[in-house]
Amino acid sequence: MSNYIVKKETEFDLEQTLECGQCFHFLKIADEEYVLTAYGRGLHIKQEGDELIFYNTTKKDFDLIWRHYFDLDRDYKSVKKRLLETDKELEEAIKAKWGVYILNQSFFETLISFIISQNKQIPHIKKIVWAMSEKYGDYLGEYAGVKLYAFPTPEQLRSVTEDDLKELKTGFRAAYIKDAIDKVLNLEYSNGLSNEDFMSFFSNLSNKDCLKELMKIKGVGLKVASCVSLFALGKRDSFPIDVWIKRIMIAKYFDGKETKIEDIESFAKEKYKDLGGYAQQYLFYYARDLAKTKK
DNA sequence: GACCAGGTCAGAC
DNA sequence: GTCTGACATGGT
Repeated sequence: MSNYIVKKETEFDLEQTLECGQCFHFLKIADEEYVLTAYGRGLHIKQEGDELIFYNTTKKDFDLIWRHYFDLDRDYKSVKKRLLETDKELEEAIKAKWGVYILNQSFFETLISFIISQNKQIPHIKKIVWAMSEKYGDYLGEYAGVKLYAFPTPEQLRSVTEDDLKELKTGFRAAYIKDAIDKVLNLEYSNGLSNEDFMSFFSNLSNKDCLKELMKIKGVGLKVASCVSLFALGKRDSFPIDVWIKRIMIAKYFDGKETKIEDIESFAKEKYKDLGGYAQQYLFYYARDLAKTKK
């Protein structure tokens, strides 16, 4: 199979998009070169100059999976322009993290990944997601010499126990993950367990109703639900607030004074409206980098 | 060896 | 309704 090459979208950066904290199932091979999995497929991809190289990929697979996964059809120039028009404060963050696209990830993987994410650092989340895939997911073959495994489907996790999950070092989250698997397997509104099934249900709901539905799962609070809603369900007005976002929002807009999550949330909703998710991601990535360079 | 991490829950006021 | 401590485990 040959490689499929797309002329790079001028607003897109592979490394920033993958490393910004929205996804966990990838491995860096070299600068701007990665292997990753999504939707039960593996991918070896590299950004080189103004080109994106999809190794051993057909045009059909690109059109079917990756074009959508990387959100390549969206006009990020106008997203950023509109954000800057409403809020000059975002200028530094957007300038630093200009190449971030919000991926369209699959529902189940995103749900479980962000349940795992609570009170954990990103490197450890990645390890657990990787281990869970290796143990329960389909083997996809070698990509750039790396053995890749798909994130398991709900079916593949059907009979997994809490103890099994604890072996993956999920700690107190094991019970939460178990509940998420059970609830997803028994979704009364879904016709099946494919990503399309989940999407067709959630796409008819407002972000608010999505959050309400997701928070029925034990261990899924407002933050995790907001991440699933933003990163998998296409609700780009979702504004997840974690410790980093809370910190930078308080510093930028609340005069450094301790502020409740709900107040930050309504402030963001008012300010960013339908673009909350983008603003959040630029801010999150920027805030973390800032903290790193200070040390 | 503290202290913190893309939080959430249950129990105490 | 709001506040607080507990929760497993690994990074820094």
